[in-house]
Amino acid sequence: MKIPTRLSWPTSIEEARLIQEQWRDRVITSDCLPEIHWVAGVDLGFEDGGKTTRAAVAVLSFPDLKLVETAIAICPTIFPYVPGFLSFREAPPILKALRQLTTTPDLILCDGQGLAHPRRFGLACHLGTLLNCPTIGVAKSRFIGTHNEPAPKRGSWTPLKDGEEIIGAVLRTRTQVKPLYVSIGHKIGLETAIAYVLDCTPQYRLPETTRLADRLASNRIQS
DNA sequence: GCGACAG
DNA sequence: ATCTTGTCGC
Repeated sequence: MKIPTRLSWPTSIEEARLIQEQWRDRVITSDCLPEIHWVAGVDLGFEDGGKTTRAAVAVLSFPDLKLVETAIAICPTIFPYVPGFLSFREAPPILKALRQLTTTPDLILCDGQGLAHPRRFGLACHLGTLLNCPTIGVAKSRFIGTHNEPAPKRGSWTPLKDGEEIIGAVLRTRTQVKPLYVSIGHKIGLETAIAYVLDCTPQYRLPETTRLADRLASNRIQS
């Protein structure tokens, strides 16, 4: 996987917005995936009251979901959390962690939105286009859009819409449990994305990839 | 003007 | 995201 090194990173929200508007057209919203053997989950944790960012990646085999490799990167936090601009805070540490991998993931599940974003360029889209790798946005809560409640059974989903446009899916990954917000990141269609999220979520509300990365990012190694 | 707002 | 214990419900 080619991971960009010399990216010009914005220092203001205004610059960041221009980059989103300039890059949004590069997002590929249909299936353009290889055979999937390795699936990665990425997540962040913060230390020192937010001054330090800890990025973690977990690579699992697919479809058996066995842990294959992990990587962690620690860096000073460079960008504040501003709704709509999450990727400018999270992408640099994630790229640094990905650089340490020996394995090349075929698909990355991101902790946040993809197309379900005000300018259709959430974290998953940004990472996917930077890496030229298929990505899916898997968020634990709604950011934008409206939807009906999906049926209580695992696998049920309803469209997440912004006006008449379908920007994602509200997916029940566990029966009777609060659903997840799934959206296209890059090089994958929504229905395919939903199928992979379900395949990666055999037991808990969150995908195994996310759970593993989350644990590493927050420095909790056991359980 | 007011409320909402991924992590 | 993070600060934090026990507790209610399936």
